[in-house]
Amino acid sequence: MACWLIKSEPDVYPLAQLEAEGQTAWTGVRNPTARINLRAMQVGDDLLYYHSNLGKAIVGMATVVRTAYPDPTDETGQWVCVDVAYRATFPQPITLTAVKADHVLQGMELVRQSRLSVCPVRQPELDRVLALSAWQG
DNA sequence: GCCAACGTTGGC
DNA sequence: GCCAACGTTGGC
Repeated sequence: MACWLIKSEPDVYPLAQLEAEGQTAWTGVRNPTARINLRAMQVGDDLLYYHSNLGKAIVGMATVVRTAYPDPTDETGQWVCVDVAYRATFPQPITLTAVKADHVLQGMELVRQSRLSVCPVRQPELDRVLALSAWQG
């Protein structure tokens, strides 16, 4: 099973809102590389939920519940979205500072390509995030 | 507010 | 098809 990291600005769509709604269509991705990643997602894949800008931390987890389909917010027909469901909020969010300071996490795509809003996460990175998150899931 | 990274656009 | 100019994202 694969793992991905998805970004959201906390003042636009925070994890708490996904928790309240249960699941949502992950629309609005308009980057070719991110689209490749969306298309590669399988139902049940893990998603790390990252708050950009105001948050700058990995704050929880979600999961893929529907694979890529045409993004209803896109009129050109060239972009896709997936459906994601809430899974958890970490007791201990992992800040970007902590990510960069950690010898395992500093190699994450999140750091390497900071503008990419949907990026892959390697298994050791997921393991490390979960260890640091204090989440007993 | 600034700047680096990177994607897109348009002239040639 | 190249590349300069410009726009956007996101960290600082």
